Amino acid sequence: MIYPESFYQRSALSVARDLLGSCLARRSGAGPAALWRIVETEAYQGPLDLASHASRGRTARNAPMFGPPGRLYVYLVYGLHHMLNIVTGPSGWPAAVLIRALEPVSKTDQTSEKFPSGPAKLTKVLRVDRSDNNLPVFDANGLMVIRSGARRSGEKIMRAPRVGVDYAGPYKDKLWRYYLAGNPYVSKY
DNA sequence: CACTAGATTTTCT
DNA sequence: GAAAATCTAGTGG
Repeated sequence: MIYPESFYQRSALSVARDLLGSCLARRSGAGPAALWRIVETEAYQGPLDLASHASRGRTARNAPMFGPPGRLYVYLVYGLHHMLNIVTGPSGWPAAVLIRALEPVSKTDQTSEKFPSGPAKLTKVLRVDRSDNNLPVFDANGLMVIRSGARRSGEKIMRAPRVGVDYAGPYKDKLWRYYLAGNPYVSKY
């Protein structure tokens, strides 16, 4: 089952937590969609969150965060890495969830060198770039989030400060990073 | 093992 | 001009 648009019309914190254990499906051309489990996320919430691009107002780059929920926000950091986010909350409220790490589910993807344990690595593996910007994740094409591969028994959700946002003042210590305890694909920090 | 430099676009100063 | 929601390869213990 694909999460409906309303799933994303909630706070980024709730969505970030609930996405853990869900699956990301990438359909490209013919053949079955490739599957990955989401094991690590971060929430970026509202105009006051100094770690969020939206804290400095709307720009051409961050415009998708101000739009309707359930769309992709893909941008480039450090001049070369694409970041994959899903917009959350109502239109006009800038918030998004950054997908930070995935666990391969499809057999073909487990065997290769593909270890999507980091936000830049996973966009490279999934071949996500800015042509995916603004695309919905609740349609049965392109990129989808599916409520399968739910959490296994004993898998606990952990919270931690977000990565790479030391400049964000009081917001740098918010526990808005979520991950599955002990999962080997969670990025190393 | 720990640490550092470099890649290089978007955005704001 | 500088710094950024990062990663890799390289150096040196």
